[in-house]
Formats: sequence, structure tokens, C-alpha cells
Amino acid sequence: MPKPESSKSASADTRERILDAAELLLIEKGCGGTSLRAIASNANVNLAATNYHFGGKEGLFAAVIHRCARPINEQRLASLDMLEAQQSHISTREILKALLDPLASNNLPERLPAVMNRVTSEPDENLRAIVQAEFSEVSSRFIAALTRGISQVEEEEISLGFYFVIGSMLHLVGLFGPLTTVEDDNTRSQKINALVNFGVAGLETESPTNIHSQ
Amino acid sequence: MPKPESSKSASADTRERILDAAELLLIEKGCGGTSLRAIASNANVNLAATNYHFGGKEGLFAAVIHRCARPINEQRLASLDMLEAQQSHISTREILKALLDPLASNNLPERLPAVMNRVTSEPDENLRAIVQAEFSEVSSRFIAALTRGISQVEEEEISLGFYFVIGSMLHLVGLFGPLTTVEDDNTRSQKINALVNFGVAGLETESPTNIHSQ
DNA sequence: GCATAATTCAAACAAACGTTTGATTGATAT
DNA sequence: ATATCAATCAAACGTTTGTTTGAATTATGC
Repeated sequence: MPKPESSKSASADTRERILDAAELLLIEKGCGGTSLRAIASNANVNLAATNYHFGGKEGLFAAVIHRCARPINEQRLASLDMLEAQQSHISTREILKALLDPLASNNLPERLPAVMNRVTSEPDENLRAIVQAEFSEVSSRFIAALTRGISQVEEEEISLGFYFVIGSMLHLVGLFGPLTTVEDDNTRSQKINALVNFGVAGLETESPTNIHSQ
Repeated sequence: MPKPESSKSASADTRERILDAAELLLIEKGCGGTSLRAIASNANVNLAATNYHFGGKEGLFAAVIHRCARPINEQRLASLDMLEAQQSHISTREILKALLDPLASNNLPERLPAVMNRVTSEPDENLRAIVQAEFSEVSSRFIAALTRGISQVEEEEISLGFYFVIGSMLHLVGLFGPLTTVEDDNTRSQKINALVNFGVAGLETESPTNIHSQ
């Protein structure tokens, strides 16, 4: 019974081939609709390798989620760190751009948005907990920044508006699909930009410093 | 081999008991995570009855979706019909209220929002097609009304904004959960109202007739 | 080169799945 | 009452599922 975790050099491509196949099938068929046999077959790997390297189906999908979510969340937090270090007051637009622009950059894993969209609506409790833990820091940090930036609005309302932005984002990346190519990047960034405009207007309409005609 | 569809009086409660149990389990465990055995057990019904009355698992969930989606969509279209009959120009707020207010009324099936949230993110192709067909008329009608009401914005942009509103709505009703009681109705309608405000601001910010400070 | 550990492999495991069958019960109408 | 159809039932069908096993293979350290 060897130690399956943290293998360095040997068979590292086996692990990643499994992760790649699991990621693609997760997008297309969902978590419950994907069998370890289909993953092993698509990855040209023995069936037992999936359990050997990841301990089981749940551990495998947790690894997929982690590999997908980590880079984009680090990028988001890094952008927010930079904004907070440079200026005392950060506009709603700058915050939302830090949150959403990483979805338009093409040096990220291609199928990341689709994985996020699929996995955030997963019925499995354990997987939902993993996702929630993966995004909790981003949520709290960005809600705090928005609350600081928008005057005279309580955090509870800001939090609800942030929730709307996340919902719009997830629905939008579901529209992207797993097969968006590089030539679609400009229309993708156009849509991300439209979402930024939409979210800025929605969030700032809660503030009494904004005057509305209606 | 009897005719399973359109049974009138006899054993009608069996059908509905199956639908109720399937609806609840669909919310909690998802479509793929729910077995016909669990449905039959929770409904106090023989396993074969699920196939007898609905032809199979897919037909059963299609019936659940139909039973859930039809009343709320009829209410939405009736509200829009009334608005269009009464006045020539309809405000964005009135349109969004016609779309979203039915989610706050408590004379609708209790767990309808949760079913919508679960089923719109289902990986199964056939189920997705059923859902899409169930909502296609609402989508086209409301997008057309919004396009008519907001000046100088092309339908493609309005459609994207409508997409954001739907995404926010689905994420919000996922927040409601299947166990919201009647005493939560006021906070529920507060959140629906917040979504209306959010969507109105987001949609109208696309129009050049609106002046933005930034 | 040899011992030791890490990895791959074919094969099998029990459990759960959707569906089907054929007999049995219930109601209905003539 | 009897023939007819709808509905329920226990039981089994063949697949597919995640997981485990133990041997075979490969890489690693000395």
C-alpha cells in the first residue's frame, strides 16, 4: 500500500491525463453522469489508476475543482491586493473588473468557466462544500471591498448584489460552452465587459448617493 | 398493456404521490442522483408504478418539470399580456416585475424555484431540451418587450442583459432552498424586489438615453 | 546489480441501477 | 354475474457502478 499523494516526477503525466479526461467529462456529462471507467478509457489509463492516484471518485473531482479554481482565484485576489495597495477608494467598476476580467484572458485553462458552471450546481454535498471552500476567500474579500467602496449601503445588500453578479457570471460562462476557441476571445471579453457594466449599475443603484429618475 | 397516459379519476393520487416524491428528491439529490427506487419508496408506491405511469425515468422528470414550470410561466405571460393591452410603452421595471414577482407569491407550488434551479443546470441533453422548450416562449416574449421599451439598444444587448437577470434569478432561488416557509415570504419578496431593482439598473444602463457619471 | 518502493495491470467484488415480466387485484360497464 | 380493462404487486432481468485485490512491471536509492 504505497503513498498515493504528492508524487513528484514519476507518472506525473498519468495524474494529469486522468485530470484532463475527468475535467472534460465533468463538463459534458456532469459529476454523477461520469464513470471512472469512461475517465480511465479517455485517458488511456488503467481503471485502478484513478483510485490509486486520487483515492476515489470524490477525491478525483475535488482535485479537478482545485486545479481549475486556484489560478483564477489567485489572479482575482492579486488584482484586488494591487488595487487596495495603490489607492484608498476603489470604484465598483475596478472591483468587478478584478473579479471578472480573468474569465476573458486566454492564458487560463481553456475549460475553466465550464467547470465552474457545472460544479457550482452539483447536488453532491461534499463537492459543494469543496467548491464553497475554494471560493470563500474571494467572496468575503470582494464583498468587503464593495461595501467599503459604495457609501451608505449595508453589507447585507451589497452581499445580495454580489450574489446577483456571481449568478450572472455562472450563467454567462455556461453560455460560453467548453468549445470556445481563441477567435471567440474578443466576443467573450465583450460579454464579460457587458457583465461588468451591468453589475456596476446594479450595485450602485442601491446607494442613496445615486439619483434615479424613477 | 394498458394506456398509461391521461388517466382521469382512478389512481390519480398515485401519479401525484410519485410526482411529489420525485420533485423533492430531484431538488435534494439532482436528477442523476435520484433513483426510481428511492422515489417509489418515498411515495409508498411499487417500483414498477413509476414506469407504468410515466414510461420511464426521463418521462417522469419531464412531467415534474412540466408541472412545475407551467403555472409560473402562464402567470408571467398573462401579466405581460395585460401590460401590453393596457399601455403602449411599458417600463423596464414593469416588465421585470411581471417576470420575477411570481417567484414571491405563495400560492405557487412551494418548491418550484428550487426545481428550476436544479433542472436548468442538468447535464442530461434531453432534460435540458425539455426545460428550454418550456421557457422559450417566456424568453422571446420578454426579450421582445424589453427591446421595445428600452430605446436605441439592439436586441442582442438586451438579450444578454435578460440572460444576466435570469442567471441572477436562478442563483437567488438556489439561495431560497426547498425548505422556505410562509414566514420567510416577506424576506423572499424583499430579495425578489432587490433583484428587480438590480436588473432595471443593469438593463437601462445600456441605453444611451441614460447619462452616466463614469 | 540488487533490494526496495512506486506504479500499472487484468480480474473480480458486491451493490445499485432502470427496466421488464407475469400474475393478481380492483373497478367498470354491459 | 361476468367479461374487460386499468392498476398494483413481488420478483427477476441484464448492466453498470465504485472499489478492491494481488500479481506484474517499472523506477529509485545504495
